[in-house]
Amino acid sequence: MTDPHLVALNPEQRCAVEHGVEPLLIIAGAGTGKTNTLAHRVAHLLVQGVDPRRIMLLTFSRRAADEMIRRVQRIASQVLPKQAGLMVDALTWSGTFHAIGARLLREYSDRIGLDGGFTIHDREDSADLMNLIRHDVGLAKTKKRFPGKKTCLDIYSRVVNTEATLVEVLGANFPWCASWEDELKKLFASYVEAKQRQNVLDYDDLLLCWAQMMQEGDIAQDISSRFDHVLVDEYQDTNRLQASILLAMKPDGNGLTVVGDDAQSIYSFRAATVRNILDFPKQFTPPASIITLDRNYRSTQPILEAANAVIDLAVERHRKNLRSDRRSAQRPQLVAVRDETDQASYVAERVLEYREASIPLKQQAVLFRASHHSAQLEIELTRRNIPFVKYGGLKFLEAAHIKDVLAFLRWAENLRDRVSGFRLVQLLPGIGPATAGRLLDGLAEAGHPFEALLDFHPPAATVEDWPAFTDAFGLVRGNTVGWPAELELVCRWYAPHLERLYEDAKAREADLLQLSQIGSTYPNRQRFLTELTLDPPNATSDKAGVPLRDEDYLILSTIHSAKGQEWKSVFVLNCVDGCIPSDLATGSTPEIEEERRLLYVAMTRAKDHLHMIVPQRFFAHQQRMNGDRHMYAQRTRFIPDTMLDHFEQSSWPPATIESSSGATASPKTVDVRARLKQMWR
DNA sequence: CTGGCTAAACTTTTT
DNA sequence: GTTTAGCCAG
Repeated sequence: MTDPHLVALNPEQRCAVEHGVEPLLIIAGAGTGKTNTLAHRVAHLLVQGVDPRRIMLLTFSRRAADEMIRRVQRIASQVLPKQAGLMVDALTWSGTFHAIGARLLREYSDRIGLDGGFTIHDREDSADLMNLIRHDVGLAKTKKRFPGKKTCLDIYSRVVNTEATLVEVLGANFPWCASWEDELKKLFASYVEAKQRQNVLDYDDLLLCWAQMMQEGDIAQDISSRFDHVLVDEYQDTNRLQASILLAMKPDGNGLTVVGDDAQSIYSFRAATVRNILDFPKQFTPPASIITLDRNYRSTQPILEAANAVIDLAVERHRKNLRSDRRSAQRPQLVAVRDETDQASYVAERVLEYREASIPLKQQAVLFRASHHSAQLEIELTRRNIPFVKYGGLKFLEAAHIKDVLAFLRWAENLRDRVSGFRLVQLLPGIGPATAGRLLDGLAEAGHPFEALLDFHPPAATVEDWPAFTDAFGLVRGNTVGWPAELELVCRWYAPHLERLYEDAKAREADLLQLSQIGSTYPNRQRFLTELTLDPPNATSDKAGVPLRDEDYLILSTIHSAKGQEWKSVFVLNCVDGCIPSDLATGSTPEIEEERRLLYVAMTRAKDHLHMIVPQRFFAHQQRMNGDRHMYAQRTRFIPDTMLDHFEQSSWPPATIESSSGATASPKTVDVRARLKQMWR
């Protein structure tokens, strides 16, 4: 007899779901039901009686974790309608490596010499700390300019996440910094020391401390025996350090399941490596079983053929030919437009057409390589009153005024956190880096830092604002007013400073209101601060406002943020050399190969309709040469001429001059000629 | 010592 | 186009 939750699966998927406890690698191509298969496997484990509290589910993002949980619930309730809800609620060990790491570290803090009240620095905080250290160590005013704070942090982070040496990382990824090896080493040593002194962890520490903790026999034993199953999604985008953690969690591989697709590896800039997925099986004896899913249920055959053609030109990859049963006569569109303005209006028009044809906006997405590529489109959409939500790119949390308020809360939570304190006190007029430094030094030496803060004698220019600050700070630090009331208190204290510091205080005030709303959904300050840094909310367009949940809106997303998602119609912007591949990533073959996979990921998001747009002309923002105000662009090198029969070519707006040559001629030539003629009309 | 100014470097993707 | 180091007046 067949369990009802298994009938919908194909033989390979079913094999993956019913696989026993031995280590398992599932190679799942785009749209082959990867998430569904993993969700079925989890549900199947629950049905078989595995304790949900003993399952660890590692996903790439919080969003992916939520989606997975929802599906597990739906599947499990087919078999166990009564218990499913409770069981799924008990699946608490699901989330990103970083979030799970943070939780484990808080729980085991006293056994590993960590203060459990640590605060977590996001990428920018870490860079700020790196900068402070850079000045302390005297590297800020060298003869030849020392690498910037972000570069330093990137180097540090890469060393940690790749488990390589500094020399290796410098040679392979930062050759222009190689001469600074000794200085960097010194800098990083001080950076680590500072973090420990201040009781802060950065993203990398969440993994690094977890990995270190797993080196200790009895603690490792303790932790790994708490979990019968560890399942990892998007394994192609994990790094060496994460692989080490996994191996330490399940040394013999029993209970370990990883899922991924080497053709969709797009996070090597974060030190992810396909080697993880390629080397996974032979880590174990006997080697892990491999199950390959290649039946695509998402895209039509023509879309899939075009995407396959793109990835077929990859230098190295696992052959896996995706097939689909979804016939269609429509090939993907390759649309030539004049410039980014026309690109924007093309997308807007088509989106509305599709909506007329009853494809809701939510079923449509516009994807792009870099966040700013959508700027023109955002203006056009706003002009036409088409609601949209943008994923990826600049985050809400990176806005200065939001960081100011968070610095207040973070410093109240952890007075040793120097980055927060440094930022916060400089908001007061009359306090600059020097006074802030003195104040923080005093606090660091004092036995009771908070008293030392109250005793501090501010400079004359600050006297007027000082009491309001210490009063508010005392209330928050002492948990007097409670959460989330204290968040409002902070905003009230901050309001006059906001007014003074920023021209556009009005607009920023609205953001603070939104922050308050977000804050009120968390039970306390620590959870708020931790989860906000580990799972930052995506900024929505400030102009369109936050769409309500039941409203219809178009999705704008970077390709990176589109991972794992699918839409009925997909538009890919700027399919042009310089954008995909980004001209910042054309240095080495591996970089270019990753850009190719990026385009592949973008194309395979589409179910029914795929439009790839090629603007012919870009306005050059920073050309050294005078004269030319714009540059002509080439179609992306990942779609060479030989591949063109996979696409339906067109140009837009339709040429006004009769186009006898039609689609066969290069649209670029037609366009240039037409424009030359038009100059004299 | 702060805060406003200029000149010059860097410019992507994200937990 | 944005961030950052360095300069100078108050």
